[in-house]
Amino acid sequence: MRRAFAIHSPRVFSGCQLAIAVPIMASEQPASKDDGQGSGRGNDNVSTPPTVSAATVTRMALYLRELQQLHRSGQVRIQSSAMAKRLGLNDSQVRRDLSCFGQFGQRGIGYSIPSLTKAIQAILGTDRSWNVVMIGAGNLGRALAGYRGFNQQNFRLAGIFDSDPEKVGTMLGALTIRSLQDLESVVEAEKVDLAILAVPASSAILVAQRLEVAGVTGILNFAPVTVRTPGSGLTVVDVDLAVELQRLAFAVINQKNS
Amino acid sequence: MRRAFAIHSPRVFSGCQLAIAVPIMASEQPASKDDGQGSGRGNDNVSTPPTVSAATVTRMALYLRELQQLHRSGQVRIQSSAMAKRLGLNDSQVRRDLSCFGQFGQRGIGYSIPSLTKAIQAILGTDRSWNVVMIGAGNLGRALAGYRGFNQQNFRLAGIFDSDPEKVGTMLGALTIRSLQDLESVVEAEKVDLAILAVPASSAILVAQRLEVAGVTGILNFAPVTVRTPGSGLTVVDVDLAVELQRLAFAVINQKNS
DNA sequence: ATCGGTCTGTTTTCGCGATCACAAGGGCTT
DNA sequence: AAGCCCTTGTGATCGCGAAAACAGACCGAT
Repeated sequence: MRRAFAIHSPRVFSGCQLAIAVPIMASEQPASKDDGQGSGRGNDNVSTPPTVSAATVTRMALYLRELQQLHRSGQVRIQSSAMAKRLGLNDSQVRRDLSCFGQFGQRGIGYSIPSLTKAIQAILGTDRSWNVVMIGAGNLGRALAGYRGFNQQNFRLAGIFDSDPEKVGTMLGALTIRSLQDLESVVEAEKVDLAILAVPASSAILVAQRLEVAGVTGILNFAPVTVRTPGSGLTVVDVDLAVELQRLAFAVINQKNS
Repeated sequence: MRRAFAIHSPRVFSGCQLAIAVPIMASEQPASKDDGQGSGRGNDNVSTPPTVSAATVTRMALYLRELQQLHRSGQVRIQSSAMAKRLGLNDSQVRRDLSCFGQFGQRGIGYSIPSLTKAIQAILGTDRSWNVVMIGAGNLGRALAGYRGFNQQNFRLAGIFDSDPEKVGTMLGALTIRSLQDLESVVEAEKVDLAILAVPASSAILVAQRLEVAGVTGILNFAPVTVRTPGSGLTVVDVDLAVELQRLAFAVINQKNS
């Protein structure tokens, strides 16, 4: 049977298979009426229910990326419409996303690039440094370890691990590859927050469990398996390169050549 | 000004940014009986609007991944509920996703793993081989070129390019790195469909334009810039590793430890 | 052969994300 | 100072994706 499909969601963004398992707390603001930013508008009393979708978070990161690029090119202000155009979005969505977190713009003017940059960094948590370990020093692990973008966004690589005795002890960039046995001790000593999992699928789940027990709170998972365990506090973001290519192939096949 | 956030959308698999709005067709089920059992319901003639969301496509790729793993472990059947559990989804969503493309299951039984695998491959287009070129032979490009998963899913690497004369002519896996100047000729000669863009942000847009002109229809973009041009038929899927880490950081900060 | 159990396919309902539209605020010009 | 223009922030609306609920098909047991 032949069937016709239609993809909608014209420009949804992003990322991929995130799996935040969390509705999250709004455990805050019990007493004080919301931070307030002045008293301009009064209606904050009704406990504005500020929820943030995963899609919004992804877009925030993209806004940050664009802002940094604009900053390098010397610009100091930008409007929601211009930002929207850069990313192929609706301008009102840009404003809406930002307004989830506060009021950063100036009416009639736009947004100050430096201050909005700082604000988004604070929202995403990249205003402080994160300690990250890399597990797996194969092709992908080595590539990621050499990736400049991580350091630029305040992610500090605190250790690289591999189970292959051949690799252990060799240098990779400024770091020595360590044995997987040392994982727990390093995580504790270096106060590691996040891990990048670049090991084969067969060992990914086991390593993830060890990471969680060791105290890591977030994993960026490149292994093509489901690593997330339902009841845990562990947060996982998945990136599967084969999945991305398949998405691309589907999109190409079903593309509209208007 | 601090504020409390709440993430909802518990497990969104966020989509991507393809911007297609397209009717399509998939062939399947040879000359089957009626589609629409007579006129009982009638209104199927009114062009049932079967739309497929980008999120569904991503999940299809994940279903395929799980199916292949199950197949390797010797299993031959699976139910929607078991699949859902594996991926942390709702079982009804699994059935709904699949039903967008046809009827693959057997009531009371479940889905045959081999036949569903074939069906999803056909849907995603990976039942045939895709010719892919890699642009950029830096850390990331080399890692990706060595990634087994691509070949396993019927993506064939037809060429690797770099602009650095030092690299041109050296081997990478089974391929010789070629000059970017040869891009157009190779794309044509090898009938290349897709490109993986692993070049610095500064040259990404230019290369993307060349790729489009050369006839490539899809780009998997790792450069941290927006490469998609609005009016073109080019399809782009973006993967930005820094963005993924930022999403992770945000999720960790706003995580609910129930 | 019938009945009950099971699991798919589909309809219905619900809730949220995206868009629209407009009110509010600030600067610039005259 | 007043009016105009520009852009943000947000209430309102729409549409779609996800979950729930149900109907239909297939198997096995008795």
